[in-house]
Amino acid sequence: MVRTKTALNLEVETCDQTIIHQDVVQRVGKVISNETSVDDVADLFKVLGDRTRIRLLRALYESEMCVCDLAYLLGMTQSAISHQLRVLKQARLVKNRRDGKVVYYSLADEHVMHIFNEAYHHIKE
Amino acid sequence: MVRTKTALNLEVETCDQTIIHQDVVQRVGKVISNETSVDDVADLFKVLGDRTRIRLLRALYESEMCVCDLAYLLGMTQSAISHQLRVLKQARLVKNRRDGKVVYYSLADEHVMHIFNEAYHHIKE
DNA sequence: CAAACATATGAACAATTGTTTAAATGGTCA
DNA sequence: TGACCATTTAAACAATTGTTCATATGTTTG
Repeated sequence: MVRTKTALNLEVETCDQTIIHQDVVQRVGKVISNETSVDDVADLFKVLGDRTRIRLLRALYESEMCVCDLAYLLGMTQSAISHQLRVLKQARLVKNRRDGKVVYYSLADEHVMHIFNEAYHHIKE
Repeated sequence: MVRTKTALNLEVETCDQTIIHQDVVQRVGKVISNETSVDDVADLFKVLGDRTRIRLLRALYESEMCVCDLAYLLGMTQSAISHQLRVLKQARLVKNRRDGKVVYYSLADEHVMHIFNEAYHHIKE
């Protein structure tokens, strides 16, 4: 069931979806259609959208630390921390270096905290 | 089982967690202990960490639109879009106004896209 | 080499989340 | 008022996710 009027701003029905503002939708559709970044941005925020990972980043902003330090600081299992650090590293939010048995983690770059600060400003409105 | 040495940077074991750098952990612990913002930041990113919601924000950055426009634009159900707009509104990322039967959504403020841009920069590194 | 230790990994489980379907608001207009 | 329409809402389901437990790496040191 396809009902179409070509005039500006008139209703159109296609694929069970109603369009009220055809011109706007068409224009915006063209602009955002071939943007690959959308998924990447969502994935990055997905990584940042976890209490444990935010606490890890916040802690590492203060100082480089090893896994067991972080585990104690957050009151969590070494395993849990290690799992989350892995996620943060895959998102290139943290980096690590090895010194003997101990692995030290730190923030990957300043970008991380820029994002953090923007979020903070939004919250404090 | 608690093994403690008070000297600097020596091992301590408490609550099944090993601390290698006691001084650092203690200092950082004090700094971040009473920060309430951590959960709020994580919650905000949690909202941003979804492909559909990011696409909605990206679209609304171009123009104010109604629910059915957005549904068509994203090729999704009106119900699904409405659900996600609700989440975005609760996070104060979008606002809406009613004009008769039609509800128009738009970005709440410029903060939203600042966060977005920072994320984008991190990705493009 | 073997024991000790810091960290990483895999499987499993509970909890959370996004979409669908169906039905309910809330508004307009004949 | 009553039919119609845009939107919202509730319940249900599948899919994803964070933590735990157990085990495996990899490094140091006796």
